[in-house]
Amino acid sequence: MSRVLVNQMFKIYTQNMHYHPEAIEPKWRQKWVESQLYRVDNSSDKPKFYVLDMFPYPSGAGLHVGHPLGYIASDIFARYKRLKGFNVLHPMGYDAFGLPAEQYAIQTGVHPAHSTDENIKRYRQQLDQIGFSFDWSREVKTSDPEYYKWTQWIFLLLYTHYYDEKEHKALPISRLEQYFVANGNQDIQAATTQSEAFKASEWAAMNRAEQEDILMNYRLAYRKTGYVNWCEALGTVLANDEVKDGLSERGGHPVEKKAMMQWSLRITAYAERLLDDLATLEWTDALKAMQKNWIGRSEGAQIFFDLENRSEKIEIFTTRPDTIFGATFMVLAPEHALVKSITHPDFQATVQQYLDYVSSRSDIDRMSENKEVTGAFTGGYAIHPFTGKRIPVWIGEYVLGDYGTGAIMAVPSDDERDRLFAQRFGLDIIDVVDKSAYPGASVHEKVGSLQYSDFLNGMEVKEAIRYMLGKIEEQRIGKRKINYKLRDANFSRQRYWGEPFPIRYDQQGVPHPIESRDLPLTLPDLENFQPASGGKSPLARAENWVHQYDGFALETDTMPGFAGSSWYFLRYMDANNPDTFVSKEAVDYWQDVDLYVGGTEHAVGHLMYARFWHKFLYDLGLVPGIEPFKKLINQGMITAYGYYAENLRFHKDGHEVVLIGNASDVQKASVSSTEATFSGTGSPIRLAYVVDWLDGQNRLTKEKFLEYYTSKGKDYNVLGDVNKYCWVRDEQGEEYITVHVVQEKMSKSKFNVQNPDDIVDRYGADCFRMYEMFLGPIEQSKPWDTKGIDGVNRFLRKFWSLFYLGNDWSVESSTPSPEELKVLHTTIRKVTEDIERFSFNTCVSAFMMCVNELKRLECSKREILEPLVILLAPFAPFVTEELWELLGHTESVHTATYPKFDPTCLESDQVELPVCINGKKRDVMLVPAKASQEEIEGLVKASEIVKRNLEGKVLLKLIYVPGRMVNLVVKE
RNA sequence: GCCGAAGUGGUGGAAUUGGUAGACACGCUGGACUCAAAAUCCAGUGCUAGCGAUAGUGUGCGGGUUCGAGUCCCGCCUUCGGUACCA
Repeated sequence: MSRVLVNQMFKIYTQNMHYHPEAIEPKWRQKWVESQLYRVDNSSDKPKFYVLDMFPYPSGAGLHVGHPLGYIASDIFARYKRLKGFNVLHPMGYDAFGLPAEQYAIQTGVHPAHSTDENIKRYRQQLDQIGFSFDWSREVKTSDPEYYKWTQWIFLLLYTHYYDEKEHKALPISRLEQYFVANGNQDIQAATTQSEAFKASEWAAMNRAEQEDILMNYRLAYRKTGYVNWCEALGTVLANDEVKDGLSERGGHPVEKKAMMQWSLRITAYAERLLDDLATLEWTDALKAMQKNWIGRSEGAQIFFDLENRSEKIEIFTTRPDTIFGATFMVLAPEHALVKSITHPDFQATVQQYLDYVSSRSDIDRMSENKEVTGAFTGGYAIHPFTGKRIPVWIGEYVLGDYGTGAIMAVPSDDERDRLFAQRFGLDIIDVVDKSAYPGASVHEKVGSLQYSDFLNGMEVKEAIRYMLGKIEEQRIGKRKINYKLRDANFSRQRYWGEPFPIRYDQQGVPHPIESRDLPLTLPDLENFQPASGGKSPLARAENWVHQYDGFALETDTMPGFAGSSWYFLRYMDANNPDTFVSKEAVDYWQDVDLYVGGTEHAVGHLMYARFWHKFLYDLGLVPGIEPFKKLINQGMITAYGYYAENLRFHKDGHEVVLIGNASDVQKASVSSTEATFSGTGSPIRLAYVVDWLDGQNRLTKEKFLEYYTSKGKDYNVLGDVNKYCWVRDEQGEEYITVHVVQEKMSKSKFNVQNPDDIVDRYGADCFRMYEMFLGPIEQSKPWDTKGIDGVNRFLRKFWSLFYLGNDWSVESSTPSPEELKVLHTTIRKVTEDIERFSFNTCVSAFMMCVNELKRLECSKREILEPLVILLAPFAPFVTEELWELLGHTESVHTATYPKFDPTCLESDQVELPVCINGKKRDVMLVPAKASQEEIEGLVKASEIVKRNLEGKVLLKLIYVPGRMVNLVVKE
């Protein structure tokens, strides 16, 4: 008989006596599907609870061990809440539109819809393995026309509304039109990009196209020509939060500023509410701070400066109106509208030269260089509103076109950048703030007293600001203003795989919404996904599609990734409703997300946009609450160890190239073509899983390297021809390279992706779930390591063995002892408290302690084990379900009632009391629990150890903290 | 630079409100079982000195408050995350 067969038979024979996840788990996986155990109703007598995970983008690499970390935590919480008697909504879906699928389509010709569906299938399999309690009947997929129909519908709502700053809410654009007819745009308080004023008569005189142009400047979804982040490699523009350090977040390609006509969302209209309502949320301070910074509110004044010999004015924004007497020049952003008109003919050439220089620079140039001060004089002058002096107007790169008004009054004494500019170009500096009373105060701190400032002299900065704000308004040269760093969100992508805009243009190029009864406007089938000419989306090539409406052309750009994810949490409430995006009954019942779990990488992007859309929908009366996500937990990233060769030399084409430096230097090293080149793409010199071959100093010797290479290196094909390496030699003649160990993101390109499948195959889903939780606090980032998994596996087997003594079912029904009850109720309390504060790692510890204790007590009593099975069910849903059935139950353990904590079980006659002398623990005494302070003092003083420690010393004081400890204060 | 989080044994981490530092687990050491190995079980394990009871020392560094500090305060250092000419 073969060995395998013997093992098989042994397994079958011992089926129940030993813990066999590979038998239990598939069985329950199937049964749960059959019984629709996790299906949720939209009506119930129970209180509601909504637990949501950030839905994944289904990438080709499959789910890695980092994804489920948050899903497991939220699943435990959802299951816990269900046991506690809540009706829990816990859905899952896919953020299915996105660049990678389209890039893949360009390379391979596989349609994104097809590859996305394949990836989703794989994700679903992996998710099912782990035993999540998702209600899959509510699955959403953002690329499904039945879903994006409603994304388009919400877009049209944004298009047909403007933001009224008097009523602080979005209102129909038709109301604005009525206002224009009656009053023009005089005194309208609305969020707008319209700068020119017009009267009712002027409005009446405009043709429809001109009126549409103006209305566009008020719509919440609007078109404008602006400087956008253009990414040549991806052939599309990107939103600010999709750009990191001048490179695209996806793919790391360079990004440049380019003027383009684009759709935008007027998120800035909601800046104040997005900021203020943060206070109502249970988010971490770190996350709130990120959002606050991104919104970037600053209070100050808008001031108009007259120009010499011209009718226009320069509008500036400043937070320091008190320093206005120190304003010795002005600086405009290079793209400022007035640059052309203000430039004096004599300076035309130098200004143009400077503009050319600026446009030649990419974002990355601007950021990476050590801030060289550049600028040019326009030859124009402004008039100082208080002194009447002429002050020169410059242009300079350091003034940003899209912040504030794109122009500043420069106060070189109190602004670091203005001072550098003044020094570089020899401009006047008047030191208007005397900071001598505040030694150590930095330039930008708002302290000191004013000098050389006429009527402000002697005032403290704070007082002077207040005074000046009044003065500016009184003299009608400007007014108080609040400015936000937040920019309107670029909403156009020149890509195929996204939601088409439900917009068609007439022959004059005026946009018209597509009737909502015609939605969804679906994507055409394409075979070639390359961008069309002129930086256009591949959709532009689908002629029939573009011209499907007579006399109109469809918009060919598509919406960005954050469109679909800005409202998906609402769709889950009523996922299959064909008539509306979410029914009123559903949203009134589920309200908002009670617990949202996801990564910090979405701290500003997704979370900001989703809050914005939600507030907009609230204004329209479509959702009941002002915020979508009440409580938010950020799970940490699970990283992988990366190993990089630190000072590796290698030969190429007869040359020896020596690379010395840290790992990132080596990564970036590009060797000039005359000497040698890296084969391939210049990727980092990675050594996959080399850790077992390193010596204590992170050195890899040649001998070990060859051993490593033979066994592993070829699998990963990252090293190239091993004969091309040569080695650093130490004094003993040993050849080696130094390996730099880093923690890094898991990604397909780094060969470091760890899939959960292998772990689940080997140890079972319960073990995988508990191990991921056991790794540490949920918010913390940590490298993946399977070192400790045996501990969890042992725990599960030990737990199982409480039910089986040897080969026999050992559960018996005798009455538990007080000690056994104490173990149980200690665990109930600890686990319940810890789940409530999302400390799942300590829950696992508590279960381990509990089982260790019960094992020691040889306890197999039903009254102890039954509640314990329920308590463990959220963590290990499979094994608990099996044991629950073995205990004789016919209903699922996941519909059981959570065990009740009984504090009387923890009471005992004797308590341990630590005795400290001068804060150091010297003894632990067993004392009666109800002893008075006097009795305790007597007992403590009678202790041999205390007596010995008190010899020759004076007892000054005895501190007794009831139930905690005793401290004796003693002196020589 | 600014904002935020964190620094605890060989390792992951625990200590919830200022009250026994190192729970729980991994690893390691020794032992039991075994022809042997795996698995399992038992004991030990911060560091230093000591056969030992025990003593000293110990939560990134330097100070402080307190009967008592990983926890609070002041000043630094390091790591990670965010942000970067935001007027």
